[in-house]
Amino acid sequence: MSDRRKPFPFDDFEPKWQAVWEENSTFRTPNPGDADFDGTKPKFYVLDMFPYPSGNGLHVGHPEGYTATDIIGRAKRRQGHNVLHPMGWDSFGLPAEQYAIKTGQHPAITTAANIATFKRQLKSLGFAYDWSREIATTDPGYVRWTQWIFLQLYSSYFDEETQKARPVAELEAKGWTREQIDEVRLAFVHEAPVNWSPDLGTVLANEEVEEWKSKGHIVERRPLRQWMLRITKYAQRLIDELEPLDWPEGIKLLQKNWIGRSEGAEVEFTVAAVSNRQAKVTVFTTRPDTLFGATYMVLAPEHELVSEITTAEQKAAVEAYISACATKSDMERGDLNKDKSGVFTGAFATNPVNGEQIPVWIADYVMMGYGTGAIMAVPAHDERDFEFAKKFDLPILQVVQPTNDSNWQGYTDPGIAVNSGFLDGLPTLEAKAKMIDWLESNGKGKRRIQYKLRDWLFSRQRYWGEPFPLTWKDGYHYAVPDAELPLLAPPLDDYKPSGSPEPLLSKAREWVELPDGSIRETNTMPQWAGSCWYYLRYCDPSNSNRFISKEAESYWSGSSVKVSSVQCSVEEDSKTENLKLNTENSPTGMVDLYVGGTEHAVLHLLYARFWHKVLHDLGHVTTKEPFQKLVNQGLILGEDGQKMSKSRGNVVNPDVVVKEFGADALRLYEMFMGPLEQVKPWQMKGVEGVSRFLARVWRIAFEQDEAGEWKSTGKVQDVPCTDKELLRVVHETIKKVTEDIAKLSFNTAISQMMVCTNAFTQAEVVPLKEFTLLLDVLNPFAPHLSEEIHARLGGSGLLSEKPWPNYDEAALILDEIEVVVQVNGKLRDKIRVANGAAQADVEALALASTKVQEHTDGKTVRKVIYVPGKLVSIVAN
RNA sequence: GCCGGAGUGGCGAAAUUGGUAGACGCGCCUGACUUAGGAUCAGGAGCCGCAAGGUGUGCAGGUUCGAGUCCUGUCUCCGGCACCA
Repeated sequence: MSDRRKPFPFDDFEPKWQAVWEENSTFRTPNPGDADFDGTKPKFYVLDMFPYPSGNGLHVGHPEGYTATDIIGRAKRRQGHNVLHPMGWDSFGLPAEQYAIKTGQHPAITTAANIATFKRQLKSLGFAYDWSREIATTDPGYVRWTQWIFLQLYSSYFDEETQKARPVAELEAKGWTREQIDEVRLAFVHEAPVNWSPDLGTVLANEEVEEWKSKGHIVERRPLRQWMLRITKYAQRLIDELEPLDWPEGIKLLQKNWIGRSEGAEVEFTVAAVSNRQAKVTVFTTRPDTLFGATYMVLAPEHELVSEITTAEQKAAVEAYISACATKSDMERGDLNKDKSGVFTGAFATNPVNGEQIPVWIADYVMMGYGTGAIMAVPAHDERDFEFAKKFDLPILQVVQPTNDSNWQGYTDPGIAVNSGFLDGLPTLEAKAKMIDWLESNGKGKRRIQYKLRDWLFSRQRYWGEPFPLTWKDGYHYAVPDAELPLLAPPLDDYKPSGSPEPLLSKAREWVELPDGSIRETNTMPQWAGSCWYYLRYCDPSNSNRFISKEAESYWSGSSVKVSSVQCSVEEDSKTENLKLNTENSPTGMVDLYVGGTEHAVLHLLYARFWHKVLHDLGHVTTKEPFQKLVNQGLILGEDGQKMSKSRGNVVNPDVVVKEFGADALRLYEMFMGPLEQVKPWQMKGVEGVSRFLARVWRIAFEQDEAGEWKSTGKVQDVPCTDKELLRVVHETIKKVTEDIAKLSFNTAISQMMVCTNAFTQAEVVPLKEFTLLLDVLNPFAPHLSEEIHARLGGSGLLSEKPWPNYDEAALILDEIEVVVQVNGKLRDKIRVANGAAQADVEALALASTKVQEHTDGKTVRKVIYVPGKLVSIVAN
């Protein structure tokens, strides 16, 4: 392939146009306050999930989403929008640090080199990013504000009444003590069993454990003091405020399930403790209606009351069981799904509703992290309790009558209460309500909503992350003053983890120990911190006074536009009220379109929403949600239909594709493969196909002479288009491409441009005006090629800056149309009629068709259905 | 197990409110130009059949003049969650 002739000289003009765009700052987006800012234009904020700049460089999955957003951004810009389409780097992260451990080289050096590679590769694809807004989460100017936002969380609490974050200063003013305030901060210290990885030298969030385990790292449970973020306070809002967002329903559901809301009740049981005291054990249940059927109780092995209630006879067995569980991770506990294990504590609890004495067991199928870490077991109507009861021969008592003929044993669906005293005869839903009322009025329990979502474990013991801007003195923590931010980590001689949970930064004694005797917090933030708010920083990337200016925030949120549109439409007072309410509750995502992979469906997208809501509550941002519309691009598989991976050897390097076929061909192929959201395999032959298409467009205008120079074909001429059919195809193409871009249906837009190109190829003469219209709509897809042809044909200015064309409605109308004729539902003939022909004429023509008559012969025509311009359906028998 | 998504040619895929199934591209076949063709251009093709014709959107039913599209049941594949009480 060394000297293979290029089908068109992309290797020559692609770098050329990239340089032209860069020199002219073609894609620079002015901000409010800039001299060239035009506030009358609507804003459009289109965002890519920024990459982690790994040492491997770009893979073909990256340009899939990036090309999609680039096409939309380029089209929107030409349609008169101020388009914000930025790019940056999620540049903290473990690989750079792992490399530092091996080589002793500071991670910043590796990171900078990787960013340079990514940037070169992205630029080679001609993306219309505003590179003046480039950010990296590792930049000191960025870290500063990540730390500032953390301090906002640290100095806030969640006000239950308004369901909003408020500054803790308000509590101080009310006379709260330091200890009380530390209990409610959104960022707080907590000692809890965490996922500790000795070989990574850090703890991990629950959500991250799987990922690192699959990479062969060890993760174990151990109790440690850690910084947590109180995301659970936002559980309900994170569910409710998801509703109006324009996200795929599947992703919304994934988040809802992750948050995992359940309605139920807590019920208090009394347990006789060894010391003859009465211990209270609270359980959470979603089925308070089955309380009469609770035949035993189970505590999590880690439950605080276990040692207190265990009898002397059972002590040894209980302790053995607990220590066996401690060595098991959550995962292993889950793996043993089917095989239940547990030990009797020797204690008995009193069922509050009927005074029955029920045995108290401990078992690892009850987890400490959810609900109260204790359950009432109703084996008749819960699968897990049922299995456990069978295994340990515990009583199974029916309290729900199935509504169908299923066996009541293990029946978990709603039914009718039986053997349940005052609940007897009530359907499950009503029985639940009645039982909760009874519990509340008797002081034995209360209504409760429980979420699966846990608070976010926010500290890491790594080096390559944002240090917490906090100091400690006399057992209290203090915020580092804003003026001292960013607080950067000092370089270390040695980045190796110690194997103990002591953070790496504690090695830097001089940095840790402050003159006044206080010491620095040595934990660092997880990689998520930087990606939680980067979309805000793009709006005002170099502001050194605020994380985002009020003006930039307001403009890029679309707030200014919304206010004026409301004012225009207000007429009556009552309406004003409604409109205000609607504005308050209206979809309020800041980013108009966010494109990225599904792997971030819960983590990044949940964390970013949480931070955004805190910033919103504190008055720093006007929108409630960060991302209005979300689209997940589908994974690109290798040519073998398998996930791309080095070990399989099926990875496609975009650099190779660009070298051989050009950036436009790569862009076009990625969009032509199929729907954006779909998982689809790579086919190099397909790249060749779209490359051929681009070459056909090129060859309409140019051909190669003997010397290999590209010369005009003379086919494109500045003459009026006399071919009505050709004109129709061109305008159809403008219409379809415009609509398809808006629908993100890029593959069909491309196929229409292929149809149009084929029509031009077959034409004797190609009118310049119409050919330029094709280039116009091809431009966002293949910006280099379209720009080059446009320039060579004498077009003025940059095509990338030209207003988007409109199609001519009149050109779409056909003189004659084809109408399909069906007899008894089967296609029998096609007839050509004048466009707009009267129904009676078309029907008569259809009935007169010989092919139709062959099938109606000897039958009576019962009915004739006419779909204007489409078909005639004849019913005959 | 639970929750999502998807099943259409040899392959990637198209198909307004139900209205010509397979657009567009890959691969394949034929022809033209050519020393050559892995370039380009013109044409062909779902499947069965020489043809007329029949048949066809995972499978089985249903509604309808008409179903890839709507309804009922069922199978398979992919993704996520997974003892959440």
